[in-house]
Amino acid sequence: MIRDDLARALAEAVAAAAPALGLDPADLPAWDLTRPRQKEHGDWTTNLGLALAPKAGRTPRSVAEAVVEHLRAGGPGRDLIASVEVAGPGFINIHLKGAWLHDVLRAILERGPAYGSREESRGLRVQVEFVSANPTGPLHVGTARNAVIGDALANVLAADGWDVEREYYWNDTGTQMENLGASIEARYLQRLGVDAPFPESGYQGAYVGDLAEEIAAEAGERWIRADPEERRRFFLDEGRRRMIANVRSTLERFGVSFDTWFSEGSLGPSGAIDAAVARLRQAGHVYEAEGATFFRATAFGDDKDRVLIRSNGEPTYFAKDVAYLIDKFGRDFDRLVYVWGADHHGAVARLRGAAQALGYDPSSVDFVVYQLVSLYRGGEPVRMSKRTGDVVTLDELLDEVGPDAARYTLAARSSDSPIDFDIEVVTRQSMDNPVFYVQYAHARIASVLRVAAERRVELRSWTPATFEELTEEAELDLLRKLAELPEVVEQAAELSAPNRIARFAEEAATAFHRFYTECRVITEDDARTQARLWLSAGAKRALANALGLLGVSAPESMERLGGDGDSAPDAGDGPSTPAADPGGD
RNA sequence: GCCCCCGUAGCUCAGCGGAUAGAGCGCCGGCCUCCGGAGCCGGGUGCGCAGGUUCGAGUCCUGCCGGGGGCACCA
Repeated sequence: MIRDDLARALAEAVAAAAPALGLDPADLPAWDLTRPRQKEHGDWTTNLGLALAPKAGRTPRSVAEAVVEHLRAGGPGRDLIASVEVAGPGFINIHLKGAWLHDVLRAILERGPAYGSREESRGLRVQVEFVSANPTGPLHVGTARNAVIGDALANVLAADGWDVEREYYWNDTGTQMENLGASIEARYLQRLGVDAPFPESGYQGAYVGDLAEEIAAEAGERWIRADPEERRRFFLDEGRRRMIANVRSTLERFGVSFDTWFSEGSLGPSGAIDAAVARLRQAGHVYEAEGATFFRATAFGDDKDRVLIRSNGEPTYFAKDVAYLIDKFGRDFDRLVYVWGADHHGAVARLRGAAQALGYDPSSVDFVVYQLVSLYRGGEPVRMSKRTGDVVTLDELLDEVGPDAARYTLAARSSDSPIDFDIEVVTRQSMDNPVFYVQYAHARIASVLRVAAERRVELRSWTPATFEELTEEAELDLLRKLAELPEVVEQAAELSAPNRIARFAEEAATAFHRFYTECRVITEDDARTQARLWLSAGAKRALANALGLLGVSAPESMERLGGDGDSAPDAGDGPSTPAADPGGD
């Protein structure tokens, strides 16, 4: 990448200038090489003059001048530089030769679906565990945000060279599952005319009745007079089995897949929980009090010590978490990522503490904590009550808004920002909803390429000389924007912030629209037509790659909106071309 | 009370310590003989308040105010 070449050239110039500046080349303050906000400040800018000045005991500008002199003297990597100047308080602004932008297009076309990704693997494994909703009910919007963040982050990490594994953890044992089983059992009996009491804290949702209905249809009345213990067991197992299937089918529909489905039930029988407690005890961080077993979490920055084994002998959820953590580390990951809703953030400190107590490197465990989602419809809050089962399920949401709009809306915002998800707004195909703006840009490009083909404008294979036609400001601005994708991916991975990809996609779409408005693609000028067609193809590729990272489709065409643009034709049946399909172009 | 997140334009939000803080929506005015007008161009002194660190703070630290979430031998 060009940035690396520049950084190297600058580092060499700094090293060369160091003696004269009275600096030790082996002990220099850190400096940055970034893209300036203002185009006039060049293609790249560095603050090294400002950064090194205090240590050199000279003014930032004079330090910058000294380094620039060595930079101008030449050396490897300098052939890209058109001009260098010291500006403002001491920045070094670097203007590159126009050719570098042509190289960007070349890189996009050569790398295709891989453009934006690192060329070399890091050789490191990361596990992203996400969703992990209890199989006691259907997925809802909150878990949808988790699914989108986790999935997009996994994509981004993969693009950043990590070997990624996606995992879903089923909380498929314990009182909540028994509760679900008992709830279905009661509904089953009631459905068949038996006067059965509904559990005190049972699940009221309609899906419980639906499951009971299904089971009744298949098994008939034979469980009415069955042995109570056997019947309890049956409904527990059936409930678990069917809810897991339900959740998996919703995720599939949402375009989210996992490499590993990890059952909590597999921890207990293997003795992993006892082993986990024993390991913490061995490390000296466990004590008994009031009949329970505690982890000294306060020794690791938590508010209070945490119970591992309750006084009734049952392990807590936390104990299982620790056992699961040990299991994960046992699988040789270099890094673990947890995607948790803000309602769980309180559990971060204890789990990180446990990791530390067990001797693991706590910095290899990342928690992506996202703020919660509130549902609205036309500005009115949609009431959600777990108790009454009055929730909007993810399936229902997908029926209304479709996966693309839902995914984009949930992925585009910073995880630190709460989301008011207004079904009406997200369904509307307008700029309230940028997903259509970006998809439209992609479809528009596809259309141009189609028109070119229809008019028998042959798109010939390019050579570097093809791109020399690209000299208009709008063309170069588009290329400048497209050039950012690799850096954006890198940042998104580093900061666990996949929303940056959405931001890029919108900016790239804008840059294309501007280019399209100002530059006619298909003209009588053959050389120019070739260059602009290839530029369009490159923009299409970059947009598709960005959308693909978000798990949003990049349509070849979209339904035209009629007349006044107010009619919003069925969003659910929108574009369905899978963006991630690497086959294209 | 303690912990976490947030407070940026009328609204929704983006901005990993850098120069003149951006985008969409809404509002006003322009732009189609021609490749998709779901588009483009123009119109803008807004970083909650007060201190501090720094050559430089929307960004880091402290306090305050306001909003959301969490503080179980629940999952």
